[in-house]
Formats: sequence, C-alpha cells, structure tokens
Amino acid sequence: MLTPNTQSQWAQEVPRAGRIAAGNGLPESIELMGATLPHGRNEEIFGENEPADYVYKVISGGVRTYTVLADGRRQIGSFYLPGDVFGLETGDTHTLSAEAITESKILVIKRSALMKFAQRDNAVAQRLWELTGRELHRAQSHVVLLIKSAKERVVAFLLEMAARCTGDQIDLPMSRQDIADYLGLTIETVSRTLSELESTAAIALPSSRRVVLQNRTALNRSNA
Amino acid sequence: MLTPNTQSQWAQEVPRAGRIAAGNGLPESIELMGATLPHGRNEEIFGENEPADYVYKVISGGVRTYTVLADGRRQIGSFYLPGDVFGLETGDTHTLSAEAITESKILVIKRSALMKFAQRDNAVAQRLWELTGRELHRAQSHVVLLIKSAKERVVAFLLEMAARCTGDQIDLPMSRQDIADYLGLTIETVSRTLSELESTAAIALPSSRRVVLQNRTALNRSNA
DNA sequence: CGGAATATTGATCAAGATCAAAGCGAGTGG
DNA sequence: CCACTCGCTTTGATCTTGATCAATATTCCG
Repeated sequence: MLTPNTQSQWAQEVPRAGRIAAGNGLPESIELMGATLPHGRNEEIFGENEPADYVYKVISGGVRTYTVLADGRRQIGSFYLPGDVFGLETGDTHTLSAEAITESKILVIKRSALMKFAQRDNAVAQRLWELTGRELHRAQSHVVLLIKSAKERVVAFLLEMAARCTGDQIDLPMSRQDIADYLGLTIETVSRTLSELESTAAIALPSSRRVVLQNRTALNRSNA
Repeated sequence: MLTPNTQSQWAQEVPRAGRIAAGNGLPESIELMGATLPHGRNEEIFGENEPADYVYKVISGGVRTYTVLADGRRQIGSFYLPGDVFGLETGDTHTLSAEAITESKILVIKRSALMKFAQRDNAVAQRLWELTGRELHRAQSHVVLLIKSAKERVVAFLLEMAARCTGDQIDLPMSRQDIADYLGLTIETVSRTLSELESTAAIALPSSRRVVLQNRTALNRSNA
C-alpha cells in the first residue's frame, strides 16, 4: 500500500482524458491549434501584465500562478495540474504570473485562433466563458479559505488536492513555501500543522511530499 | 466642504450612466428586458445555491454578496453600487447570497432572455464574458487583500471605495460589521484602525459612515 | 425622550509570525 | 561507498498582531 512509487502521480500525461474533454477543458479539436512546450522547474511561463496572447493547458507536471506584493510577499492564486487550462483572460494582459512547479509539458494555444473559433461556434464560446466562471468560483473559495484558522486552511488544502486525485494518497508537486504562499501562512505554521495532523492520526506523512488521508471524518471536522 | 449632505451619494439613480453603458454593464437596450424592483434594508435578493434564473443591476442603493460558514462566520464577497451588475453565473445556481445593504432599486433581468440575446449577438456574449472576467479580477484582488495586515486591508478598502466615486469624500452605505466581514477582521479592529488613521490625519471621520481622504500619499504608503 | 442598534475604546488573551537551531535527503565528488 | 553540501523541512522559544471580553458612547428612530 505504501510501496514507494517513485513516479509522481502528476508526471503522467493527462491521466483523466475523458473527464477533461467532458467538462474541464476545451474540445480536443482545439488542442490541434497549439504546440506542446517543455518547461523546467521554476521556469516562468508568463508574467503579470504581459500581453495575454496565449492560453495554456497542463499536459504533465504542475503550474502555479502568483503575484508579488511591493514588500516581497508572494500570493499564489492557483495550482494547475494535468488537464487544467490556465492563462485565459478576458482583458488583454495577464493578471498573475505563472511558473512551472516541476518539469512540465504545457500546451500553448494562440488566443486569437481560439477566439476566431469561438466566434463561429457558440458552444466553444460557451466553454470559454465557463472556464472563466470556474476560475471565479475557485477564487471565491480561496477568499473563504483565507478567513479560516491555520488548521482549517491546511485541511481545506489537503481535501482540495485529494479531490483532484483518486484515493487517499496525495503526491504534492509543490514545496512547503508554495503551500504557505497559497494559504497565507508561513512555512513553519504549515509544517507544524501537518505534524499535528499526523500526531492525531488524521494523516500520515511517509515523506514530506506525500500525504495519506487516514481519517477524512476527523479532517472534515477540522474544516469548519 | 463638510456641509452635511444628508442625501447619500449612492441614493441617486445610476449617477454615471455614460461610463456604465461604455464599460461597466450591458447595453441599455437590454435593460428593457427587465423590471426594477425595490428592496428594503437587509432584504435578501437571492440565496446561495438557489437557481440563477435572473441577473441583477443596482439602480440605486447598494448590495452585498456573502456566504456563511458552518460556524456562523460570514464572508462578504463584494459590494455592488449603482450601475454594477451582480448575480450573473455560468453555472445554474448562485454561488453566494445577496442582500440589499440599504433601501435599493434593483433591475431584474431574465437570464434566459439575456442568453438568447447573446446567442444572436456576439458582442453581447462578449460583454457577458467580460462581466465574469471582471468578477474574477475582483475576487483575485480580494485574495491579495486578505493576506495583508489590518491597516493595509482597511486602507485598501477605503481606496477601493474612493475609486468608485469622484473626489475624496466617501459615504459608506455599509456598517462596520459589513466592512469587517469583507476584510476578514472584527468590527473592533476596523474601528480602531479607522481611528488610528484619523489620529494621523490620513483621513477624517465627520460621521461614522462618512470618510474623507485627507492624505492619499500617507494612505498609499500604508497600502504595502 | 427613550430604547435599540451601532460604534468606539480599553484590557487581556491567543494564534500565528518571527527568530533560531537542528534534522533530513538527494545529489556530488573524493 | 561514504562524507559533504545545499536546499528544504521540522521543531523550539519568544514576540506581535489582531481577537476576545467588557464597558461606554453615539446614532438612529419610534
């Protein structure tokens, strides 16, 4: 059960193709409009305020979007995993920066081509709008997350990540610093909270990047 | 200058019609598709998870959207003022509840009619998408706001409200509790922070609902 | 004028930040 | 193969910010 599976679960290329085509992304036909590019760990994919001429889809690996405040604090907006689309804007510039968390393959699609396609096909336009709607919903949940206690935030994060994979074992592609900057906490608080959850047997931490949910009931209780 | 203007600045009906038609809302023609309804203070306009069959536009007054956590904590998502559109969803239910902050007139439009219109007119579809995009941007800014210190949050709130009206005088339609629930703080902290800003002459508080920005430079310094 | 709701101010407390020091683990070179 | 290093993570001690508890003060209405 805890067989050390050295292959990260996110390394596989788009492991849920069916679901993605159905609700998560864009029609497959559209994927023909782009090229897949490799990105190294921590490599920038686009920067805040840059022209938003492309839309992106994670094929393998993982991506974080973020903004940096004047004094250096970094806030991560979202994590994107294989199958997720990111970088779609209604305005003409990106509102956040994006970086690869790990070695990633990213499908890049010209926005103008996508828009031309949407103009002819209402269903595509609808799909694009829904994508923005989903991002909005994500951001609204993020707001609610940030008013919770540290324990509640960490638990919510774990449940959110768990919801994106099958089973109770999560392989986190991101560092403690990334998690902290997503949750509005410090790495120390994230680490301490995880240790505490482990000590109450709610989770197991076979390694720092792997979390096993052992008691979802207890976790849900800690989720306010 | 501080003449007690008992008429709240938000009581006027859509004071910036030009700007609204241009970028803020929907073509005026569409407003013919709906009816204007009055709502009393604290009256619910729609509830979370209810079918999103209508789209709304503030004609006069003000609206708050919010969600309530299991333990009773309330998080306000946004404040809407005259000219603002709210309640537009890509899914089929509302993700937040909405209430009138003060006596308000609200234009109600059937979503199905709007969608039919959008299907024929690409520009309208585009406008609706942009509206969702604007909400997304708002929510992302809200996330960034919530990682800041109490003082920074209050200052950001004041600057945000000031950006929505002309001049340095702001009439707040909402209570301290509303502000606190928007900023993820307590009323005491909001009150203390406003008092502190007043004591440093950054703002004046001629009454609890009226704020005058006296030193934007100082405020921007406190905005990280 | 009276009373309820709302806002301010004060005193204390606690959650999480900060400062500091080990611990661990993957990769490197002797 | 082992020791060393570098980056990341964990753990500990203390401090700070904002929450909580409590007592007025003010405003808004009937």
